[in-house]
Amino acid sequence: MSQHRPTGPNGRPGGVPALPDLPEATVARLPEYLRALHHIAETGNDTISSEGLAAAAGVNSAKLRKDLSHLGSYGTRGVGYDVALLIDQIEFTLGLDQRRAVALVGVGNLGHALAGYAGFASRGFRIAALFDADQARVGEPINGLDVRHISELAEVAAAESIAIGVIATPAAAAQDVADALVAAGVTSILNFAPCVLSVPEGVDVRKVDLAIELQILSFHEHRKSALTSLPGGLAEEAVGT
Amino acid sequence: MSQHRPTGPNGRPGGVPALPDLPEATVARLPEYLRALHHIAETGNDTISSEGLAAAAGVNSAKLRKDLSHLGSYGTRGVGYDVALLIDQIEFTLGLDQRRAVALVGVGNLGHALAGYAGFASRGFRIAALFDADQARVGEPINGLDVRHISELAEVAAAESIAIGVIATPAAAAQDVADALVAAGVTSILNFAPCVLSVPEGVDVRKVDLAIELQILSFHEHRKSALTSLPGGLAEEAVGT
DNA sequence: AGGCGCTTGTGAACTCGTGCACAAATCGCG
DNA sequence: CGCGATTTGTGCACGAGTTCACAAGCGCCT
Ligand SMILES: NC(=O)c1ccc[n+]([C@@H]2O[C@H](COP(=O)([O-])OP(=O)(O)OC[C@H]3O[C@@H](n4cnc5c(N)ncnc54)[C@H](O)[C@@H]3O)[C@@H](O)[C@H]2O)c1
Ligand SMILES: NC(=O)c1ccc[n+]([C@@H]2O[C@H](COP(=O)([O-])OP(=O)(O)OC[C@H]3O[C@@H](n4cnc5c(N)ncnc54)[C@H](O)[C@@H]3O)[C@@H](O)[C@H]2O)c1
Repeated sequence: MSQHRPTGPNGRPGGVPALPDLPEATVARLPEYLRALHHIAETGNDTISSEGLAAAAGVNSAKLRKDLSHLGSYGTRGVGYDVALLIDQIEFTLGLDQRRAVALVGVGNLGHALAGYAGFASRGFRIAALFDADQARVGEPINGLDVRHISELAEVAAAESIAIGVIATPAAAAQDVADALVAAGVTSILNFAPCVLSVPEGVDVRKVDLAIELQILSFHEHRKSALTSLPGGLAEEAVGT
Repeated sequence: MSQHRPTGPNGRPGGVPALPDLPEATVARLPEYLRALHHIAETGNDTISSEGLAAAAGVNSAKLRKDLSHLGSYGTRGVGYDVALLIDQIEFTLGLDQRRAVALVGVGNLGHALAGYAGFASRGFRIAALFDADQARVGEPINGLDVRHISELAEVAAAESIAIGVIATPAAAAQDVADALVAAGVTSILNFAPCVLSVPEGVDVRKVDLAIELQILSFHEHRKSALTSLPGGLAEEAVGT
């Protein structure tokens, strides 16, 4: 699946991987398209129109077409997109043609839930190791993996070619953990701790902060309840993410 | 700017809630500023410059000043911002002056972690009720709250004035749960299930999808590893969130 | 073979967000 | 009391992202 472009009318030339330099906003939506496409594939459809896929992914169809056009021309006018082909293309673009190994650091409340999460495996990732600083947790088996001590991180990361790390420790420990991850060769970090991480250039960080999401919702609640006292009962749908 | 309230130097004008119609991007950053400010307040500082706060929140100082200017003029030139005052202003803007009640639906793997999460309470929210469809879970006490059956949702939501709902059920159940939440008067939903929700106008939905975050990181990994084969070893810091 | 309806791919206008750069404001000090 | 050091607030230009609208392309039906 990774590599089926024989230099067709739009296929990329010879051995060049062709990095189309996608807009960041497009990259952020590709996973949504991918999820929708898998869902559509399961229902037996083998082609889908931009309108249909856009609806399934919850976006505007023009935006979807423009996004997909950045990957190349994989649709057929008058027909739509070939579902299987498009899945392959998006997976290739996202680098999901190889199953990526992930290290999870901090096996507490949240870490346990993440470690047991099936959606990891089904969407292209493999939890390759669990780490914690608490000796009481080291050795505990979770979902077929034993928790290891954080001091083993560098060794294990190298052995398992881990390039992605997930931080689920308290905020106070997060920067230290990030430093350790970077030192171990990790170049992408997903941070659940509510704090800002500083990392060297070349390392990507994304964060997930539950409280921020709730506070954004709170803002809109605040706004809505203020609006109800005014005449024009305006309202908007789905807040941007 | 939109609305320079004439009353007091900082106090809000009499009665009028003053909705300055903040840019969505600004709203999304206010919680980060708030977190940084609380952190700064704990260290004993009572004023902070835009430069300092920007660094603590991980943003550009010009952006921070522009964001804050939308709330009104709460800084002092030559000095900086009064930390306590700014905290109050941001909390007011986000509607955190009242502690908002949240319903959590789906007390499984992830739901348990969320229910036990202290960051909820410390950042302006109160988990008012836990719901599940599984009778085996109903009655289970978690963190001082008993899990209730989903059929009680409407009743409890009304009694506790719940306007925000969190969905932590499997994706297959998420739309049904969303419908039930909306029917119970909830107007803001935070969705952890990997699926698109359709809700009536006036209801806000935000989603958190772990796999999407990882896939975005994967894309950048893919890109980075492709770049290493080329001469110009470009790299970028912190991927946008 | 040719025309017709459908759908993609994209140019162009527009909106939104960012960041520079600087004037205006404030404080502290001599 | 005025001056210089400092920091805010913002006008402006630029870039990113979104949406419209439509020509180009494709398959099907006659
Ligand atoms: N629980 C949630 O639902 C939730 C939701 C959103 C965000 N978070 C955030 O996720 C993080 C974890 O939350 P939690 O509820 O799981 O906390 P927790 O205290 O239950 O777990 C933290 C774990 O990290 C380990 N740890 C501490 N320091 C470490 C270090 N230096 N190296 C390795 N491991 C270390 C601890 O031993 C513990 O097992 C926190 O930052 C929290 O704010 C949690
Ligand atoms: N576990 C994770 O770390 C994680 C991470 C990201 C996303 N998610 C997503 O969060 C959701 C929950 O994950 P989980 O691991 O906790 O799953 P889970 O199966 O452990 O828990 C789901 C819970 O929802 C309950 N439920 C099912 N249908 C319901 C209904 N109609 N009304 C009320 N409750 C209902 C079930 O009884 C169960 O207790 C899933 O959509 C998953 O994809 C989980």
